[in-house]
Amino acid sequence: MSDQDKLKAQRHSLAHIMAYAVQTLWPEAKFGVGPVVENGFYYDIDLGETKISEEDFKKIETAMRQIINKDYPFEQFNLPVKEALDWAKKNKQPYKEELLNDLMRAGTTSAKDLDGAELGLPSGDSKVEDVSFYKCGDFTDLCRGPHAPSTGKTGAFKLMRIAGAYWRGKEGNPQMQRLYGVAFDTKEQLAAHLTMLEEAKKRDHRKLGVELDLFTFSDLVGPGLPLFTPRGTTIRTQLETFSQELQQAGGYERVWIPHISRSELYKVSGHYDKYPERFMVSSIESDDEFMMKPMNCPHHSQIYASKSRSYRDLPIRYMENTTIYRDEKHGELHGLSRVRAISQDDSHAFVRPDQIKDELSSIMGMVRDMYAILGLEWHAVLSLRDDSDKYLGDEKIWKTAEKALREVLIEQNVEHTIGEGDAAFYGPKIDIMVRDGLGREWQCATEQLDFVQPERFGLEYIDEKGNKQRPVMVHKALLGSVERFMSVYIEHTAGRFPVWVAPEQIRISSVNQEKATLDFVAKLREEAIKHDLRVVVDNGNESVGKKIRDAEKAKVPYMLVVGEKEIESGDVTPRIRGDLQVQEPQAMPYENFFKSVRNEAKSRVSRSSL
RNA sequence: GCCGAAGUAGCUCAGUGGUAGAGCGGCUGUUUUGUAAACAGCGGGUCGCAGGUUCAAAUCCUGUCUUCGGCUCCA
Repeated sequence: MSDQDKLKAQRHSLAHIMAYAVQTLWPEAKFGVGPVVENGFYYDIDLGETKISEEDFKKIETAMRQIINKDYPFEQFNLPVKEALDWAKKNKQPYKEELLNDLMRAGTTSAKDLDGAELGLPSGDSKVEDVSFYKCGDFTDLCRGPHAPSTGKTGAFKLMRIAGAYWRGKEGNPQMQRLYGVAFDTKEQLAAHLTMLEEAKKRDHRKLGVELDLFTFSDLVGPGLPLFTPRGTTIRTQLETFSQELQQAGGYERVWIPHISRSELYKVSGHYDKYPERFMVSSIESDDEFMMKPMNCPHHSQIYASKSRSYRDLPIRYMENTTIYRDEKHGELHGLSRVRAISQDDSHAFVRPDQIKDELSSIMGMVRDMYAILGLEWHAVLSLRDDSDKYLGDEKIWKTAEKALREVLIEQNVEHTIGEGDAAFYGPKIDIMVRDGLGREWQCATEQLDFVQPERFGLEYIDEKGNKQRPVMVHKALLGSVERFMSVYIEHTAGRFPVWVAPEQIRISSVNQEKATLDFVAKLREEAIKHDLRVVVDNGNESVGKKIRDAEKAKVPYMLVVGEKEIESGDVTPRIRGDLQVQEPQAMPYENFFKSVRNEAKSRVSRSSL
């Protein structure tokens, strides 16, 4: 058994032990499922009116330790399904009963597979006759296993939190209480994991957003509507400009569209009924119904449609940094990761079918350039169609497009996974997944083909024979959502932005407040601004130690401490932020220093060359 | 939206029925500082909001808004 399998068995066993403990404390508990998850396990429990709170954790953990100390063996046995059902009924476990019924009917308990089963896909021979049980002490549970040999061999654990979860994830179902725990083979590993969580908390973008003065929320403005301060806006602008430059090099042209439209636009595009989270805008003056745009493609399509296009004009590529608005469910909002005003570096290219491959290839090149410079880890997910009939558009074009997407990934040697059946109804796509500070994956960049909107909007071009043809639309975003990207990027860098992104690149701090010092500081500031650098002066009446501490806390890349020494020599000795420092800082003429920082910013390097 | 928790000064938090507090930040003054916190003083809060209970509410109750941890969905 591999270490990984062993750990999984331990975690799964702990889920049973936790359920056992809960059963001891609340004998009326009805159990749902108790699987292994990343770093630990959970169990869904229905206690009716009784609410478990975090104060109960100690009690539950104590009960679990007692079970662990008894070192009960995990004994596996099989029962015919019918007898298992009797067991579930006798023990008043309706959820287990439901699972058993599913097993008998479809051979699986996975809700996802069951949807298929209802459609008549997998069934028949997968039905089971015997089901597996595990018993430890007085606790017996329907379970496929595997388990640790005994309750004493389950490693180190800690209960983490309690949360509501719907039975089988369906909103209409009863809500159960989900008890989460983390577990590792050794105490040391558990401690390391808990330390990692503490570290991750420190770089939480919401916390850093306040500490570094990047963005804020206002109850009056509304939830999910971030307001960016000057510093935060600098970061946004740098990222958006970077994206824009990459796209301009790829032949994209900037356009501009309003943020509302007649609802009719989205009725034609087909999005109207598919977007219950749309924001409506009423108007007294007009009978038309208006809405905030929940996406940009319909607007962009109307720029394309504004005149007749020749096959020679294609590809036509529009790009825009713009904001869309979605009334996301209240409980879903999360810092900058999930907001209601979503800014995107969105673009739409209108191409001939024979240009699909080249366009996709060029986009993948931009993605690679961008994420290499940003220093983020990523991989691609290719979403293709399956055999079902939910897809719209010509099957031949689908095949060509899917082949092109695959080839681009292989030719450019991009690490990727494939999701058969994950394609949108309008076309296949590649999503770029980026990992954040907590190891969570976020979708950032995306390139998607769309065969449906050109159809719905009647987009055309005239081919070389004078016939009307339908272009294909390629949706693309490099950063994806700027807000979400910033949340990932802030956590990735822990607020230590590279010089080209840093809101404040240089801080100049005076040693004293004598006129000569202040004059020299002013001169340096002017010089820095001439070099296109973002500079902040600190002439405050504070000790040098305090000023350094302040600059460090603000995570400023370079700091100049200016006093008599600097005035006399005309040289500066930069104090370099730890992560940028490759060698001891050296005194140099200030012009050289500013030139060097400017070059570092211009070339968008993430490491200092000083 | 649902389940659970929380909301006190710009930030971090103390205060559990009887006159709203601390540290940091801010402002003013003293000091004129050399590589991670000089000293002193002064400001600053309808205790998220609205009702209710009470002689009296930050504290108890109800509603509501926002935030946090999850569920579900998603850029």
